[in-house]
Amino acid sequence: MARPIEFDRPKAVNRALALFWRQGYQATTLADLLAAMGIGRSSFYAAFADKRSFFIECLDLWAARTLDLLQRARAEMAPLDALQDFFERSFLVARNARADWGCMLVNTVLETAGVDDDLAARASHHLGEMQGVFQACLLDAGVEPGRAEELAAMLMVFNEGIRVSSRRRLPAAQHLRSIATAFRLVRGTLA
Amino acid sequence: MARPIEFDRPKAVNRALALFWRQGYQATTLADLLAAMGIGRSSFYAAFADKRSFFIECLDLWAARTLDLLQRARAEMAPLDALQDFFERSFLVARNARADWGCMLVNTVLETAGVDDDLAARASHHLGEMQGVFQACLLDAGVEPGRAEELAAMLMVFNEGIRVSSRRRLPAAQHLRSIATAFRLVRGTLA
DNA sequence: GCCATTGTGAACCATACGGTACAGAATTCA
DNA sequence: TGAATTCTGTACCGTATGGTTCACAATGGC
Repeated sequence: MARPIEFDRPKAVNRALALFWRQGYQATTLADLLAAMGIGRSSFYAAFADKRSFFIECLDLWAARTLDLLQRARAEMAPLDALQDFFERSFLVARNARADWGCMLVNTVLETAGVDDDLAARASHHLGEMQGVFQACLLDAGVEPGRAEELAAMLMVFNEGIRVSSRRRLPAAQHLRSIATAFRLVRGTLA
Repeated sequence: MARPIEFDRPKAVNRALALFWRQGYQATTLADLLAAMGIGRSSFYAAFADKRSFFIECLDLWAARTLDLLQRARAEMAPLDALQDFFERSFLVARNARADWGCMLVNTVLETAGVDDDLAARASHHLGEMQGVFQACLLDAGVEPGRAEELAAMLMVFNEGIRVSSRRRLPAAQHLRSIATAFRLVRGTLA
């Protein structure tokens, strides 16, 4: 009694997410989204509330995936290696255009702070969760709690910087060297 | 034979710059600018080419001022202290709303990368100049050239991170602690 | 006092945006 | 086959944007 052909929701969301990630919220027009998702306006508004809520859905999805990536690394290797691997991963994947897209959370904080503070706060909250995992990794590595919190905060700042840096289209080797430098310093103080 | 009353150009530019700094390029509408500058549309287009060129003028001005601030600190105190002071300054100035605005160069890179690559490249270029001064400070401090370049790059990443972090409305003490942590590590390797 | 010159306010324009309405197409069930 | 139902393409709407035009007002020279 219905029309069973629906568009592939997850795939469409993924394509839209990529656009939001690369171009940001404001610069991504609804027409851009529809073209990328391969659907019409009415299908979009039948499936989602509006552009802003849809962006939030993409943002949360991005955060969940990134957090999962980090947790998986944490489960698979030594704590500090997992952290460094997390930093390096975007640049090591060679044919990955996403290396130029930075971090959707960082992008969102900077784009919406002072304009749409609720969005900025939401992205900031996700960054806080990531920082929590950083801290957990350091605890795993045997760092004492107070120092772990301090280093985690510092590493989050460094992470934010890496994600900015990655949008500057500088040679990947430069980023990798900065990551190596930073982790050499961190490991040095823990030895 | 003319009408000598003109608006105060530098003051108007300053007010516009503050808007661009806080809200970014896209989110700052021409009406916003005119209201802040206290002038009408025709006066604006008589004095400036268009919104985008005007933004570039503000961006370059911001970069020049920031570079000047950094150079002044470099001339007034020990090289590493000057660097740390540069990082801390935005947060130490208490009643300074601008602490929440981050760095206009970083903001611009993230807002325009993938959308207006010329703007992003221009902002990135200014960041490169700042990194050059970082490097000069390290050389002043007696760090050997290769290591100075490496540390300067790392500090620029950290600087970018601080500017992101500062837009998250976290307590200032948290930022200051991260800065202190980072510089403790850097000074540690130089000792 | 009158005219030329120049800066300014306000109306105007084309475009593009997010969002809605509606008619029509495609499918299922009888 | 045909009616009922549900999804989708398209036209449409109000609004807001960046940018232009133009008439008016304020000055200085005569």
